[in-house]
Amino acid sequence: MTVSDLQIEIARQIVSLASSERWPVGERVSDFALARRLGVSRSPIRSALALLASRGVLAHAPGRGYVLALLPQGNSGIDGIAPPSELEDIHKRLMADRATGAIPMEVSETLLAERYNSTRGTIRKVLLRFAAEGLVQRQRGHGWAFAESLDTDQVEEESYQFRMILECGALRHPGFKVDKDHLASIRAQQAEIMHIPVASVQRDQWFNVNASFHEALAIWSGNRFLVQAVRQQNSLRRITEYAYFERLPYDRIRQVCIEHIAILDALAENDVIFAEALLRRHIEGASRYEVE
Amino acid sequence: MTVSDLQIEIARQIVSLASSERWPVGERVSDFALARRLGVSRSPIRSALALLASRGVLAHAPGRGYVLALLPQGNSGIDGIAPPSELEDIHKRLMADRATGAIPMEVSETLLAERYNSTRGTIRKVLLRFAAEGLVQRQRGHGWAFAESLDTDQVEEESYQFRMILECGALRHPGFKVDKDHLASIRAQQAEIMHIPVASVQRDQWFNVNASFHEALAIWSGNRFLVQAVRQQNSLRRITEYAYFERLPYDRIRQVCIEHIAILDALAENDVIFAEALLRRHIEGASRYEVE
DNA sequence: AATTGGCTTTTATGCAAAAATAAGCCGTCA
DNA sequence: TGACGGCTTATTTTTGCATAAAAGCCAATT
Repeated sequence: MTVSDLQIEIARQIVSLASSERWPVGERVSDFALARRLGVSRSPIRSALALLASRGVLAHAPGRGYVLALLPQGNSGIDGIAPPSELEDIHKRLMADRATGAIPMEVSETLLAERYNSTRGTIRKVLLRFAAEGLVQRQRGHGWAFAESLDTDQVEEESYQFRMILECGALRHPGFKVDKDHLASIRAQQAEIMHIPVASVQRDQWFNVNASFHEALAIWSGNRFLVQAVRQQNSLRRITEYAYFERLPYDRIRQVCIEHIAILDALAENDVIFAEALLRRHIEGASRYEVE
Repeated sequence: MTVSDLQIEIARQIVSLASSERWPVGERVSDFALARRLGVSRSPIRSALALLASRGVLAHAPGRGYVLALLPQGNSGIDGIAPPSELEDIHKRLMADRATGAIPMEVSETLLAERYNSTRGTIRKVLLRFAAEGLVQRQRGHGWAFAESLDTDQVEEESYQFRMILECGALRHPGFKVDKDHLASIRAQQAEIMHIPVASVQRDQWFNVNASFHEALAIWSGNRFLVQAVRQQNSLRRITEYAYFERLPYDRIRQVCIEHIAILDALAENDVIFAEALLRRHIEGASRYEVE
C-alpha cells in the first residue's frame, strides 16, 4: 500500500502534537477528534494512524481504536518514524536552491521535475504552495517566475518590518481585548520552554510556541485579516526557522521567552502602551539576531 | 484553427495598447517588440496578430509584416473583435457568484467545471488566479476555500481597520520613498476621473484607479508584504464593489478623488505626517460610507 | 550592419480517461 | 451516547498523448 504525502504529513503532525502536548502512553487517539482538529476528513487520519501503528508508535486495540504506545524520542525521532514527505523535502530544497542561486529566477515545471527526480504533479503542488506564500508566480505562456530577488536577508528584514506593523497595529486595534484563559495558556507554554533542558526543546515545539504567541496578539485584536496575515508570516518563517534552529543558542531561546512573558504580563495588567514598547524591542532584537 | 486563451488575451491587449497610445492607422506592428513588451514569446503574438488581421483590425502586407488598418471604436469595440477569453469570463462570473453567495465558501473543481460548462483545467487556472489574489486557498485533502468575503458589516469594518494599519504603516516604513513619475501618473488618473462625465465612469475603470492609488502607497514603502496585503484587500473589495457601484453617487467619487489628490500632493512635498493624517480621515470617511 | 519577418525545430504545457484517495454515511460495539 | 470500523460516493491525482509556446535559423528589408 502506498502512502500519500498528505498521510505522511498528518502522521508527522500527530507525533508532533503528541510530543508537544505530552500525551501519556496509553492515551486513546481518536481519529474523529484529529480529523476535526487538523481540518481533513477521517480517511487520511486513519491511514496515518495505521502507518504509525506499523511503526510501533501506536498500538491498535481492535474495537477500541488506537492508543499511544511509545513516543519517538530525540531530534531524529520523528524523521526515523516517518521521513518528511516528498512535498516537504522538495519545498525545502527548492527554497535553499533558490536562495543560493542554484536555480534561475524563471523555471519550468519539467526542469524542476528532472532536477529533483520527481513528477510534474508534485512539482506543481510545491509551486502552488510557494505561490500561496507569494514567493513565486505563474507567468503567461510558460514557466514560473520567482519573486524578484529572493535575496534572503532583504526578505527577512521586510518580514520583520511587516510583523512590527501588524502586531503593533493589533495592540492598538479598537476593541483589542485579551482573553485571560488564552493568555494564561500561552504564558504557561513559554514558561515551560524556559524550564526544560536545552536538548529536549524540539524544533517544532519551539516553533509552535513561538508562533502561537504572535498569533494570539492578532487574535485578541478581533480582526480576522490581522490573524490571517500573522499566520501567513508564521508559515513563511517556519521555513527559515528550520534552517537556523540548530545554530540557535539556548540563551537566545530563554531570552525570547522572557520577553514574551514580559509582554504577556504587561497585557494582563492592561498596560497596552508598555506592551507595545516591549514588543517593538522584541521584534527589533529578533531582527538583529536574524532569527527569533 | 483553434484560438487559445492566451492568444485572445494578447489580441485584446494589443488593441487596448493601440487605443490607449493612439497608434496612427498604417503604423507597423512588430511582433518582436510586442513579445518583449508583453513578456511572452513571438509565437502567441503572431497568432494574435493573425486573429486581428482576420477581423480587419490589422492588414497583412506579405514581406512587410502587419500594419494597423482600423482601430475598433467605442467601448464595445474590443468585445466585438475578440470577446473575452473563457478564463476572463469565468473569472468574472465566479467573482459575481461568490459576492452574491450563489456558490458556497468551499468548492470543488468539478462542481465549478459543471456549473460553468467548462473543463477542470480551465477552472484550475481561474482558481490559480484567484489564489494569487489571495481570494481562495487550496485546502489539504479536497477542495478550495474562499477567503472571507466582505459581505457583512463586521468584516467590512475589519477590512477598513486593516487597511488603515497597512497603509499608515507603509507611510511610516523606514525607507519609504515616493517615486515622482509614478506619483504623477497616479495623480493624473485621479484628475481624469474627476473631469469626465459621470455616465462614462466605468466600474472597472473606477475600481482600477482607486486600487492603484492605495497600492502605490504600499509600493513606495518598498515592503513586498505590505504590497501583497494591500493587493489582497483590493481584490477582496473588488467583489463587493461589483454590488455597490450602481449606488455610488457621483459626488462621492469626486470627493474620493479630491482626497486622494490631497494625499498625493502632501507626499510630493514630503509632508508624510500630514499625508498620514489625511489618509486616516480618508479611510475613516470611506468606512462611514460603507463603500469607497 | 542591424533588425525584422517567416519558417522550422524543440520543449513545455494542457487535456482526457483511468487509478488512487479523501469525504461522508451508517451499523455496531463499548 | 459516543466513537470505531467498514463501506460507498465523490474528488483528485496520475499518465500518456495532442497541442501550444519558445527558441533558433536564415533571408529580406531599412
